[in-house]
Amino acid sequence: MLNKSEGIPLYIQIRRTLREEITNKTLVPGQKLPSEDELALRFGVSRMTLRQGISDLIDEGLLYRRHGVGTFVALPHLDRDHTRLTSYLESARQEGLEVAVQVLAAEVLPAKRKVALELKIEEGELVIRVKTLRFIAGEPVTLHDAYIPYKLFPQLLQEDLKNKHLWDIFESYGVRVKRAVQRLEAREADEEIAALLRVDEGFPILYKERTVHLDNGTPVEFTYCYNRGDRYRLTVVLER
Amino acid sequence: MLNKSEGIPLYIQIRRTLREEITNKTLVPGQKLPSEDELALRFGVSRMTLRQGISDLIDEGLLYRRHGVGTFVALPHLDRDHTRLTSYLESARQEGLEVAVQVLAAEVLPAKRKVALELKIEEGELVIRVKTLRFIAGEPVTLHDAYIPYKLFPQLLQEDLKNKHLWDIFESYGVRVKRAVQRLEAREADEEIAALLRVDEGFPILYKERTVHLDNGTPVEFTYCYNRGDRYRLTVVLER
DNA sequence: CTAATCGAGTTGTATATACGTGTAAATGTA
DNA sequence: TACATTTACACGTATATACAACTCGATTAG
Repeated sequence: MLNKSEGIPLYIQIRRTLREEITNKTLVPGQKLPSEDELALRFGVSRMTLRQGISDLIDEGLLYRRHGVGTFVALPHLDRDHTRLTSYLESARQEGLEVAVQVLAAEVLPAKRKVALELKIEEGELVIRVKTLRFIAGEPVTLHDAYIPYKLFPQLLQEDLKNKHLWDIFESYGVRVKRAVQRLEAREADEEIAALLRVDEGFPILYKERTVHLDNGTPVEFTYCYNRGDRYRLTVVLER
Repeated sequence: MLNKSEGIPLYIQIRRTLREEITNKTLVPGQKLPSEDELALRFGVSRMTLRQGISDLIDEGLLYRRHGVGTFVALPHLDRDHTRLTSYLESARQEGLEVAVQVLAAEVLPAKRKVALELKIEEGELVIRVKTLRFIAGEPVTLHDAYIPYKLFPQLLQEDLKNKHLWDIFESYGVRVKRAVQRLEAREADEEIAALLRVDEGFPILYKERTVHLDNGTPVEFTYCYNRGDRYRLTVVLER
């Protein structure tokens, strides 16, 4: 089974083997693995080496150990993707609430300084701006003001911005968002935001700036988000 | 230095020692640690045990290794993953800001419904409450109101709550926080919060509820956090 | 019948040892 | 000098072993 000569560390081969058995359901969720001693014997390695291979899968969330009991295949639980971030809007849709998007602006214009800085382009270079107001159950909850480098998606404004999420559109062009940095603050609603979200000026707003990057690190979207403090709650799960 | 008898695993003591030396600048960013052999000798443990302690800090992003060269203290802003669990004060301290903590309350009391629910204990069961006001550069920035099940840490109130972070205290009892769920909202400051944070009533507050879990999923801390909207910014990095 | 104890099995921690592999500086050579 | 080689040292991988701590079912004492 394992290839001692090929230069690939044994614990990596073990990791790969076990991961395959999990993904192809040879090992099913909840199932108890053979004991470490037995697995070590089977793979023909020491127990320490076996544990090293297993530890990686535990870090990945594919397995979990119970002291004195055994090692098990993890349930396909949501904890798998640690850095998951769910917005009130997403969950609202999943809970069947009526979600609507109103496009306030869809235009091409020169980038201002801050936008250019975040998108790592030159000031004045063309960007696409997509400004949307998002409703839940008929009430405005969130204002998005998104900027995308024009050169990346010159056809973007032809898309159905009302019904499709920007990231899905990006994917239809073959690029995949990989990383998002979000900065969160509490602010007061200014006159424009207050009017759009139908609250009074000074109303608490969960303000968010978001920069989205591709695999290669290229910034692809920078967005200002203004969320009604009482209708929008952000949940973040952090893992150590 | 290390305490072999006290029941706390050696690699955890090593981890804690090194982490402290990093946070209190005994070890500075970029600095090369002594070799594993030397550190093992110094701690009086085997190299494998030492490596186990170091590996955790590497996973946390506090250290990095260079094969054939050495182990180094990570540079603080070189893309430290903010999806990792690090306390806000820790980061502020690492950026050289003056940080202070004022303990407003430290008491044992019966859990209210919401707290009990979050900590998965019975309503009325004893909890420890630690209410602290945190200052950065002399200004109050954050109010924490933390609740910990009394049965988990009956000696907690004997600890130095002013200077030690709760999570470090937890670790000194041999348990390690693993996961935190944070819920964020924007709110207005009420009278008490406004007075403590020295702002006007109605001032925007980044309100955060946080539940912290151990490896095994046991809730260990539930905290209400009130952060000055203009002085506290939360950065979240998401990876796909 | 109940509760305490025991024991087998499993993971957790720790040691001592050996050799592989990568890095960088010292050394040797043309 | 310029380049290749050697060498020391560091981390990387792997083994064999031992005992601790935990879980749970079986056994035993009351």
